[in-house]
Amino acid sequence: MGMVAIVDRVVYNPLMAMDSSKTASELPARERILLAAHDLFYRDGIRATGVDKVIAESGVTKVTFYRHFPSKNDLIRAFLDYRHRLWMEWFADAIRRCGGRPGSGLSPLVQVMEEWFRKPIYRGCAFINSVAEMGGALPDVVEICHRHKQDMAMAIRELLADTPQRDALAQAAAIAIDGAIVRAQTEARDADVKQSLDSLALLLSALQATSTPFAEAAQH
Amino acid sequence: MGMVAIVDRVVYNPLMAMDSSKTASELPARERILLAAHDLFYRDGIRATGVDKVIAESGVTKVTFYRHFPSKNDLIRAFLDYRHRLWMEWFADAIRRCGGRPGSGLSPLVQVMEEWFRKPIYRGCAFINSVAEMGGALPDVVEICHRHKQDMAMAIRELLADTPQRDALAQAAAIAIDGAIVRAQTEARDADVKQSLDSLALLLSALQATSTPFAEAAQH
DNA sequence: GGTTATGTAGACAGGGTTGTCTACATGGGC
DNA sequence: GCCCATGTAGACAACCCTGTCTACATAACC
Repeated sequence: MGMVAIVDRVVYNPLMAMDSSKTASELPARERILLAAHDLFYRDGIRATGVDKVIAESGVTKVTFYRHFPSKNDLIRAFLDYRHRLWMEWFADAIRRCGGRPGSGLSPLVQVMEEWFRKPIYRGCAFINSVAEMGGALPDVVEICHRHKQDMAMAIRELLADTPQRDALAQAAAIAIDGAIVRAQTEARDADVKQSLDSLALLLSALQATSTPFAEAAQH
Repeated sequence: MGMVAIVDRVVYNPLMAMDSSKTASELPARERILLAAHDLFYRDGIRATGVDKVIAESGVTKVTFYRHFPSKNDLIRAFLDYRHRLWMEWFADAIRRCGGRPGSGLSPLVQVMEEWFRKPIYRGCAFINSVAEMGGALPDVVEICHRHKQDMAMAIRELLADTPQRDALAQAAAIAIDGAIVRAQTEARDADVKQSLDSLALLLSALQATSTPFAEAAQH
């Protein structure tokens, strides 16, 4: 009977184009909280977002919220786990869509990153941002971020041929990507974003050229 | 007559080894505030640090503080300007000490970064961190960070020969460095830090190899 | 000698934060 | 038939935050 002043919302991986769409209000409370927390934490930052705002946005009550997440820190950890699943899913899919295959090389990654950087709500890497905000106060965040970056490097590794430098190349490519991610965050959108992408393209092709200095020439 | 419970402190560029040493309490109030804000903002983050803490640490009173910085946002901007001067000064000096000269190439940068990463109070790049924390709420921060990164790229450019790709290489090197900076921040210190540095070395040498693919071979 | 910049001590307002508490409703599993 | 997990509504305590305020001290400069 009470007024429902909550903006309803279609549920999908906000990084993907669209998929399993359900209305937010028919999801179990825990999912709704996580969904709202994800949007707010990613957009405004973790410290800037009070639990009250998450509660209002998810349309649950305080008791319900605190039954699922006894403290805000628990919510932060759950948010990062959720984000990790979402992002890795999107990343693997985007790589495939951009022509990435086992052994296909690093070049598809530029297009993958471009897709992300141009999203309207791009605010950089949630994990890097969380470490910057909470690293000192909540060391778990640093460790979660570390694992996330390792998983990202593993996904990149798949694109590389099985040479002795495979792991080193994957790590280096991952670091180049992190650089482009933070750089794209300070660029005043769309026109400028091209610059980080050009630099990333240069770095990735240079990286690959060193690993196959003669193979390339031999192809002619 | 009142008790002075403030820990006194020697004043120097916290990024440099040591230099003009003055005792903090004999500096004018504005400097003391800026000094305290720098330490606290960099260590704990901007949002985590209240003005009360800055006031207590700098040993001034509230009125004095607010006469110099009418709002916390003013202090944040001043902190970033201060940090920029400090960091650029250290960077130029470290490059020189590591053998960087006009046209000497990018390789000294690895050692420069190692020096920074291994400092006991390393907490990543103050500008990247500030954007992550405040980018949404205080757009000035994004712009200040952008300028800082441009200045960093200009300093790197000095190391490169005057070829057509000079600017592109400097930008790409700057992005590789940013990647290493954020990566070093999530590594559990000292042992792990080596990994970001190895990746950075790989990226920078690959970058330079593409610009001089035949010159290297011709040296033999 | 008078004005102005700079300093000090600490109370206070107004708002936002996290987290607790009481009291009640509903529906599925044992 | 009963229990318990899950849900709802909203008051409340305790704390921290930014920013303002009164009232006074000191030293430089014109």
